[in-house]
Amino acid sequence: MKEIEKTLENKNVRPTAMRILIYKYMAEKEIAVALTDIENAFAKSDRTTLYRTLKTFEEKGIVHQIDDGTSTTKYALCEPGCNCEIEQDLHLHFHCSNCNETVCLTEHKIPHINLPDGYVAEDANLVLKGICDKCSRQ
Amino acid sequence: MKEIEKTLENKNVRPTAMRILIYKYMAEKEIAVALTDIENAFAKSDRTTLYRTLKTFEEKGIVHQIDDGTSTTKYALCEPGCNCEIEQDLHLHFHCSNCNETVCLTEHKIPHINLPDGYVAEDANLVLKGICDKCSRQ
DNA sequence: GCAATAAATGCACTTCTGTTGCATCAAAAT
DNA sequence: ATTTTGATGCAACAGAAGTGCATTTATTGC
Repeated sequence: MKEIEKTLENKNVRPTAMRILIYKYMAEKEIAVALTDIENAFAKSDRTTLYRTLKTFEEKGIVHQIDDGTSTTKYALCEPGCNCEIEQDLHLHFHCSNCNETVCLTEHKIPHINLPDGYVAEDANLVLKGICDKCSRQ
Repeated sequence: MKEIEKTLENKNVRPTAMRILIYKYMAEKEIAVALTDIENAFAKSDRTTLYRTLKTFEEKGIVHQIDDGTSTTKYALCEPGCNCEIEQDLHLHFHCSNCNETVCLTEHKIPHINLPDGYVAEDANLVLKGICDKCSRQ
């Protein structure tokens, strides 16, 4: 628990009880989580607080947002080396259409794409959809 | 106009007045459009009709949905050779953060990605964000 | 042409996610 | 201890997506 506190403090985020809980929850889950997931996990939680907590976490580079094509924004903890506050860490994401879970494939970077003249890419989002690890083995 | 009628009939969609108008609108615009765009373009239009029209168009392979990361679904006419009803036509999309427009880069296919063991990809979505053609020239 | 049937449209309403304003509470600084 | 700042909770709103049902329009069989 003390570790989480330190992590938050290092990122200039005050380690309040709720924030520690949220961080812990996300660290335990290995998949990307939606705001609603966290809301359901904690009986005594307010959507606004969670929303703003995640926003702060994102601004301070603790989590990154994932748009996996389901109409709900997901969040995942950044890896130790990730510096997506400065420049996008362009790894890809995988969304399983069976279990509906989204995971970061941090090892898989988005390949470079040659664009037509005049187009300047600043950011990229690549989501693969299909059957994940867990589901395909069953 | 007769051409549009034929196109719709070929795809097994009854060419009603509204449907022809929507098709025409999408053909003239070269960018992907949101339901709201169409709604604003026609004073006398009902969102539900547009919604269901686009749904039918999509099912019949006339348009394809685009998730460009803005929280609104966009639609674009399929190219003549596109058969995304059967298998995804995996071209990429570009979203301009300046003019806020989304275009299909139909010539640019999504490169093959090697996934970890157990993962089976069935579909992919790649959106590049940045400054488009038009905006970068100004 | 006319009745029967099927498809398309329009209205009202609901749900879900994301978001903001404001009051309150807790913590940090002076 | 008081002031100031930041965090939290409630209420309410906005936008997009989606559903149910009644009505209109088109198509089919007779």
